Amino acid sequence: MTASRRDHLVDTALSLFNRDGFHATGIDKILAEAGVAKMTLYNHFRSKEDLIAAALRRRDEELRDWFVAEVERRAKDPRGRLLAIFDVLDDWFSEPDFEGCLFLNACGEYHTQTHPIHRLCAEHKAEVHGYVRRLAKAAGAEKPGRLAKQLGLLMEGATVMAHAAGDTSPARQAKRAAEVLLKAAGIS
Amino acid sequence: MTASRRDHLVDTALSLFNRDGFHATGIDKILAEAGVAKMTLYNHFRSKEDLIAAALRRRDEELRDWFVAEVERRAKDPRGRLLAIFDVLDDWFSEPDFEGCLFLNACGEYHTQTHPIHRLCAEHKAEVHGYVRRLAKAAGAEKPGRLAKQLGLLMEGATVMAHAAGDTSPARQAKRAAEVLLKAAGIS
DNA sequence: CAACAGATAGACAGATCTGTCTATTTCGCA
DNA sequence: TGCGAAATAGACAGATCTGTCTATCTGTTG
Repeated sequence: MTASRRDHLVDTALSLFNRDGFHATGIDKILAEAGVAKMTLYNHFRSKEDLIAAALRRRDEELRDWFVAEVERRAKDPRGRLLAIFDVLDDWFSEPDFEGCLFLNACGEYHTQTHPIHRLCAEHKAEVHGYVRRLAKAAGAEKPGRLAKQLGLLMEGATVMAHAAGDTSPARQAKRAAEVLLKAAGIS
Repeated sequence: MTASRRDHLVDTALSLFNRDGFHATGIDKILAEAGVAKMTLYNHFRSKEDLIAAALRRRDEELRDWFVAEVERRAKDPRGRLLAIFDVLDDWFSEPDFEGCLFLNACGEYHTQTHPIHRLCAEHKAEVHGYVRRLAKAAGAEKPGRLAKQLGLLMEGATVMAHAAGDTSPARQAKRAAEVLLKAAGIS
C-alpha cells in the first residue's frame, strides 16, 4: 500500500499541476483531492519541490512512452514516422485536458537554468530530441541532428501556439512545414 | 507625477514578472522594488490581475516596436526581413534578462482560454503573426498566411527551446529552416 | 495662502501557504 | 494474534499573500 499511496499522490499532483500550474497549486489542494494525509506526503517527499520533480519525472516517462507508441503505431517506415509525429500532436492538442507542455510551463515558472526543475525540463526536451534524431537518421537524412532540431522547433512551436490560441491547426501547419524540411534533407 | 508613478509601477512589475513569474511575484515585492505605497497601486489598479494586464500590454507595445525596428534596420527587402527575424531573435536570446517569452510564460500560468490574461497573450501572438504575414505577402509568397504561420512556429519553437536549453543556437537552426520554407514558398 | 488631489507609511484583516508535530488508527505480515 | 510500520486527522507555527483603511504629508494650482 505504501508504493500505491505515493503513486496516487504523484498522479493527483500531476493532474493539478497540469491544470492549474505549479505555484497556483497548493499542497492542501493536492492532499484534499488525493484524500491523503499531509504527513504521508512529507514522509515520501522532502518538500513540494520534490513532489514537483517526481511528477515531472512521471510525466516524462508517461508522455514519451505514449508518444513513441502512437508514432510507431501510425507508420512503419522512418519517414512516415517523422510525419506521424505531427498527427500525434494533433491528437494531443485535441484532448480536453491539454494545457500545453507541462515542461515548458514548468520552465516558465522556474526560470533559473540551474534550478533542478528547469534542468528536468531541459533533460526531457533532450530525450525527445534524441528520439527524433534516431528517426531522422533511420530515414537517411543528410544531417540527422540538424533535421531533428528543426523538426523539434516545429513541434514545440506547434505546442505553444495550439495552447495560446486554443486551436489544433498548428499541428497541421507544422506537418506541412516538416514535409518541406524532409525533402530538403534528402528524404523522399 | 501621477502618470509617471503609474508607469514606474508597471515598469517594475514587468521586470519582476519577467524574472520571477506572475504567481511568484508578490505585490509587496513590487512595491518595495518600486518604492511606491500600496494605496498608490490600488488607486491605479483594481487588482494584481489588472496590474499584470497593464504590464503585458506595455510589454506587447515595447517588444513589437523593438522587434519591428530591429528587423527593418537589418534588411530593406521583404525576403531579407523575413530572415532577419531570426537574427533579431538571436540577439534577444543573448540578452542577460532573457527569460523566454513573457506571454508564453503567462499562458503557462493562466491556462483557461477565456481568462483575460490568456486572451492578451493570444492577441499578442496574433499581432506578431500579422506582421510576419505582411512581410510574407510583400515578399511574394504563394500563400502568405501559410508561410507566416510556419515561420511563426519556428519563431516560437526557437524561443522556448532557447529558454529551456539556455542556448541561443535555436535561432540559427530556425533561420536555416526558414530559408528552406521561403524557397518552397516561391521566394528567392 | 488655501484648497485639494495624490502619494505616503504602516497597521490590519482574512485567507492561504509550506512544513512540523502528536496522538490515534489501520494494515500487512510473521 | 500481535507487532511494527505506515497512514490518518488535525492542530499548530510562521511566513506570505491580496486587499482595505486611516492618518499624515507633499505638491500643484487657482
